[in-house]
Amino acid sequence: MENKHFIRTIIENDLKSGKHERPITRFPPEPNGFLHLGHARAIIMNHNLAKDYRGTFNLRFDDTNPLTEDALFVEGMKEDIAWLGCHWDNLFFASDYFEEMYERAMVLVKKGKAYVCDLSAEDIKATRGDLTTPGTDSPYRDRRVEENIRLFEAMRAGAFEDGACVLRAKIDMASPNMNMRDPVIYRIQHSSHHNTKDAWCIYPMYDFAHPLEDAIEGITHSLCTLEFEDHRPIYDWYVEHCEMPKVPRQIEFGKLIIAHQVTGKRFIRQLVEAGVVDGWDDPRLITLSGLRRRGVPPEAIHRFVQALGLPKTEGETDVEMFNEYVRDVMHATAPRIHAVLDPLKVVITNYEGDVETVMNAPFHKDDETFGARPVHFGRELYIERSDFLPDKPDKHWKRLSLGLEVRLMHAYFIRAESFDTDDRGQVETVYCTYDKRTKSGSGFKERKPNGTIHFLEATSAKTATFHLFENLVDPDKDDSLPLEARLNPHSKQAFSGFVEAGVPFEEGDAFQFTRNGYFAVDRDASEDRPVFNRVVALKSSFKAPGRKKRT
RNA sequence: UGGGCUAUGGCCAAGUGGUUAAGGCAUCGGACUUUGACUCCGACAUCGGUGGUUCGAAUCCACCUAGCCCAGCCA
Repeated sequence: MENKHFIRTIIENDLKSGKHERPITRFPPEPNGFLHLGHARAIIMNHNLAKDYRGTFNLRFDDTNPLTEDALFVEGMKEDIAWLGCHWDNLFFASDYFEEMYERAMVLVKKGKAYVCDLSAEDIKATRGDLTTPGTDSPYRDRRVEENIRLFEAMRAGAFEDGACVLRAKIDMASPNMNMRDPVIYRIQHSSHHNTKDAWCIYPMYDFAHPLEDAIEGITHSLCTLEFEDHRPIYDWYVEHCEMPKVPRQIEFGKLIIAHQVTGKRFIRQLVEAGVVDGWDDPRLITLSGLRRRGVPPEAIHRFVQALGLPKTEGETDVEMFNEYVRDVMHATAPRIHAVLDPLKVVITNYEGDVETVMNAPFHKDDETFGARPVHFGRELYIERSDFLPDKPDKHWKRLSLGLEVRLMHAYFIRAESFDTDDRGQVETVYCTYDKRTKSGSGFKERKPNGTIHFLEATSAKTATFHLFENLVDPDKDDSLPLEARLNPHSKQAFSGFVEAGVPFEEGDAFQFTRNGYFAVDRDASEDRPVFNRVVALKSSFKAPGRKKRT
């Protein structure tokens, strides 16, 4: 169950005191990029808070800057949020409120709380002061109200060039909070907006627009991240002085940061352009679309986010914690089948006759509703190359070696007798004998095998491609190095191997390939050659021979 | 050096004056095992520091230290 975080407490108190009957929350992304796992916290929390207290959850695109926004991003974000299962009660755009925002700004102008300032951007910066020294008043600060009205109307009407002037709030140039030093309300920007096209040439700034958007929608609890904490005074100032009938409350929480992951837009764009990743939905990225393509179940994201709660601290969470929730969900939902990623041929020298069906093996040992599928056995098999070593390296080795017997899962015990190598000395074929009496399900107990490995009968196996992923960024490299110097060259590995035939593979279908991990069918798969992405590996306490560390 | 915020084990995170200081991840033992998986047992912190208030403090006060955010006509 989710931690009862401080925001729940606030909402419950507001409900109890009668301040609000129902909470109204919103997720307000700017449509200028992609959503990633970090955003999932905000999406899910806003969504669940509304749902749990029978309130309303709005999806609102905060599209107040036509220079960086695009309708394409709107569609992408809607798709990602819907995939997460966070269904919004209302879909809004900040740009739908442009007229009301303008009128509210005019209220400020008429009250003498805002003025048109002709200072250049550089001069505004120069007169703002800095962290320790107060700013100085603009020479335009005391313009008459009538003149401000006329000028602001002219701004809207397109009388001025970009940057010629701005509308500013008249607050306090000496405030220790930089946000209160006569912040800009409207800037002139002659450019086409994805939604309002050319209707406007002035656009409101975030600090002014956001509280009004919240107030207009009647948002009760406006959640945002910590860096907006010192914007709260300006948020409240605009709600009050613009005379908004409804008063939303801004509450800040900590961002969800996953250690050693790439989320920066510019950097991802570079990686895409350089061909390092396949796109914003590359399975190595923790963008929501990347996670979806990799095959991560949305349920895992929900559980992860809820386990973390909504703290006011900002830490870096280890991806392993996320991976554990992915395994958790897939453990329960993924059918088990066999796949050999890196095949090594095995010949059963004492096997005579045709391929046989050994048994019907369950798709899920703990849940018979998954059903079963036939397992084939024959003279030629494939096992995982890493499951054979000529000489048993140490007492922990639970796989195949010369003279040792292992169980082939759902089939027989086999004993390795000899092997061939190719001209490079690499093992080519392992010759084994099998013992008919050890058939799976027979209850044979006379000998204990040296472990259990998975396999595929050669003639019935289906060829397939497997993608294995590691962190895009090498976590062991010094964090002070630039990201490009920390890229992991092995972040994606492709294997050509085999998978059980007879199971249909459709895009997105997820499986556990026994002993190899959880995999999902990639969209690039074709009828005769499926492509699988490894969603997450199985946990393993296997210690590679000669090593102390687990791998 | 101005303002805002944060500080609980390797990583997250509960805890709001009296608890053996939850839980998850990771790690280390061990049991079980037709997945070295799962499951199951067990190990693993005195709460940034110092001083105070109190019968009693991670929880209250003071001071200190460390980290994060703020000087876009971005959001």
